Amino acid sequence: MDGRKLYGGGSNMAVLLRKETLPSPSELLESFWIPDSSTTFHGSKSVVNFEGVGGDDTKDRPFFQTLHEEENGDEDFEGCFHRPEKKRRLTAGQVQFLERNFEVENKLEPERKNQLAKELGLQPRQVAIWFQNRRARFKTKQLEKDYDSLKASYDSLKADYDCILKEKEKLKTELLLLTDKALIGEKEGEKTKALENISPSHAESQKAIPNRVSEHVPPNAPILFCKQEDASSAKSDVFDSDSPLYTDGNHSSLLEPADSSQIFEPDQSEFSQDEEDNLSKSLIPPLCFPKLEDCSYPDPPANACNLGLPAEEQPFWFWSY
DNA sequence: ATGGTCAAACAGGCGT
DNA sequence: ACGCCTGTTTGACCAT
Repeated sequence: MDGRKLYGGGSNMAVLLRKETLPSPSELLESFWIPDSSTTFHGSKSVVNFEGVGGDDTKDRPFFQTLHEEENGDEDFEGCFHRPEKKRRLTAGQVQFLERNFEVENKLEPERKNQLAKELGLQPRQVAIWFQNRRARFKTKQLEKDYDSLKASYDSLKADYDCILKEKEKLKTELLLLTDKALIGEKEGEKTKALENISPSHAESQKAIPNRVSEHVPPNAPILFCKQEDASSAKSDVFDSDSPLYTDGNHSSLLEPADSSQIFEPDQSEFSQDEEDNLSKSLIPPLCFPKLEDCSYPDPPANACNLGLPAEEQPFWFWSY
């Protein structure tokens, strides 16, 4: 089944000629359409038609044509031969008339539909379909507008976000510099102190203690600090408990280096992932992990600051809820 | 001639 | 039953 109806019931539309080349809608409507609801395009019959004739004779023909004998001929012809009527565009005048009505009210009560159809010389169904399509087009445009405005606000937010990220990076670098300075100063102080107070043999062994945590550090060593080897990495941001920069008052300084807030800070991943991802990440409330200090470590391992694994190798469950 | 775009018309699903 | 919405088909029109 073709499923297509011969629209227009044959009569009015059949009179419309093939091509439509019309003056601009404004010209047309200024001349022919008076936005007074009482005004109709009535000719000798109450149903009028727009002559959608194209070609070069456009200027000469009348805009409206009353329906007289023309009504019948084509209908009979089509009735006999079942020739599907060619689809015709509405004339500019018809469209403008419909547009104005659409502006007034974009829905169509049956009475109004019939009235419009009558005034335009169209089938009520055509009017209904036009309104349907018009609503769909309107909606599409509205969606486009909404998209544009949303995109604009997204872009602006993202610009802010990027700005903040840069600022954060800057501050982080500053912090690392200061931390290094503080550590170096502290180390120097300890060295001189030790040299003054202990025997030479002791001093020798002191020298052998490396800067960073090693397996040789006794389990109950009072000082545990992990010096970052790579200043660009924040994953082992753990400070000496004596460091003035170690300000986390909520956590025990001893063996707290595995502090989840350090390990899970999305810093390092932030810059390797998609930006959209970052933005959404930043909107997600921070994860809450159980404090590691709740786990009992009677004799904390010397490498506790990374739980025995480099952060890259921390088990994945660590990141999950 | 061809491909793209727009609008008229249709089909099916859904809410009232 | 009716109208609306959404997606699709189809034809007119235009640019190349």
